[in-house]
Amino acid sequence: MASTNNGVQSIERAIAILRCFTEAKPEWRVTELADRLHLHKSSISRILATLEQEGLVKQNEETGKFHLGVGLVAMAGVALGHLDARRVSQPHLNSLVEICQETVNVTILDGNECVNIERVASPKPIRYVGWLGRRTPTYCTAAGQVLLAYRSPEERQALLPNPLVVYTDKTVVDAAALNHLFTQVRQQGYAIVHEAFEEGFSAIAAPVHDHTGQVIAAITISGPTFRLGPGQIEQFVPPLLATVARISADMGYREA
Amino acid sequence: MASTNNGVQSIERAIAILRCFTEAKPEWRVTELADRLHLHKSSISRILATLEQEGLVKQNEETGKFHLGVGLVAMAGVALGHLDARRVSQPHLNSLVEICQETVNVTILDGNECVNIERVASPKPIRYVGWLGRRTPTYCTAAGQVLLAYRSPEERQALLPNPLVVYTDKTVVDAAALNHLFTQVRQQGYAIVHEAFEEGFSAIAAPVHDHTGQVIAAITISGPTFRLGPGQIEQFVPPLLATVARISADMGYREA
DNA sequence: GAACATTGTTTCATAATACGCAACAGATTG
DNA sequence: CAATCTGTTGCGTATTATGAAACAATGTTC
Repeated sequence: MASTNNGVQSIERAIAILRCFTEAKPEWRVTELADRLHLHKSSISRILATLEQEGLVKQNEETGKFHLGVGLVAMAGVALGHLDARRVSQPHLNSLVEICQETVNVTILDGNECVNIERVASPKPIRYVGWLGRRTPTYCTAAGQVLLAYRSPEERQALLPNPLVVYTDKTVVDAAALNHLFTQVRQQGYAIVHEAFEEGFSAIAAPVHDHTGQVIAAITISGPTFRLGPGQIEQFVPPLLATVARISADMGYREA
Repeated sequence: MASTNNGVQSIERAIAILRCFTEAKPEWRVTELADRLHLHKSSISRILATLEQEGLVKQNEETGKFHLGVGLVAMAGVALGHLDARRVSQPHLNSLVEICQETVNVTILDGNECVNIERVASPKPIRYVGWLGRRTPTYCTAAGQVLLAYRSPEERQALLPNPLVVYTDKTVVDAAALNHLFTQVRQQGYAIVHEAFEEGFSAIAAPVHDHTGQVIAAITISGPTFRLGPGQIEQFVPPLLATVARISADMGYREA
């Protein structure tokens, strides 16, 4: 675990531990983390003890496994409160959910990934995938395509992972095809993606602009493909575009 | 900054820094944090640089001030996903909001404070106070009173801060009066609080029980006192009690 | 505009802290 | 029951994080 930066190593190690906890693997043993991070288990144990004392992780006494703790939620709440895109979008989201009866998200770029910073859930029963805080790739999600489409080609290239991962048989990884998609997004003002990241899920997203004209967030309507497949999801274009226009105006955007 | 525990000191310092960022003061300067935490500013600067490199804080380049970063949101999303009370409650919350047209929260105890772990927003315009991740005291909030009421007197005593802070002229801090309130909560099965924590805000809360019978969360309907004052908020008792009964049943609770 | 104050960052020497090792106690497995 | 696995703890010491000082940039005051 060589640190190529001049950060405080033990803090970096703590954060690396926290980062191991994911949706896919929310619980870890000391020894698993030690293997994964190539650190001695006594170091892991000590770091976890510190994190637990501060409420950032919690140990299941029966199993000995650790999971992330509620202390993180309180901090994240403050972080979320600082996001203009979230604050300005919120008053508009309920009416969009009323209209479309599907889940709506606000998504921003963090590094080269998308992060969901708000979610208003569909009233309909469905397995939920757009949870708050979830990180997703850019090129194969509707929100991500919107967030990339309005960037310069150089910026876009820098933001795309290399190699591009194929998630489903609908994932587009061909550079020319992707560029065509981005052009289409800019022309239409929205992106539609069917099952390119997760099978059985579809989404439509449109951009929120701030007062400088930059695209700072995407508003997404998403749900199961059996409800939002081709020919069905298009009905949401008008209310989605109207919503992002209102949010963008509230952000101080003036269309040229 | 003497650590009375045997944690990793530099990690503790990083967390202490993160904890300074609150709703009341979401931005800090290096020198402010140094003063607040009695650490040298060069230590603060270095720790913040490490946290920034990992996305947990972000510096405003124009002002030089730091605020919490989106990296925390992603971690908190995983933490939230691990909370049974949140997961089990979610399918029930939209219909409760439909009925009451006010904001609904799921709240749990963390240490001796309440933390909101879910929120479905009211469709009505109002200044929002029950944000996700927000920490609030127990004794003067509806959720907190519910979460305390079903504890043993010893546990309750240990969970109450000393001294009890007075937030408004409606805050009850007299021990006998508080105990009377807790008894009332247990008899009624819900708590109603008008302006005891924040002027102009009222809330009603009821308990969610798990399969062992323990109260593990409170479901709260809250809003402005002008809409939910005495004589008005009582209309929400039946739907609230029905909702917590359903959630508790889903948690495996069987009423004695 | 000059002088001063404030800010956040960087360098450096060194002391303190975090480290890995080893031991331990308890739980699990075959 | 023995072997293995687990997470924790004590220990010596080398590595790391520290505080002081210097610095450059910005802001404030007269």
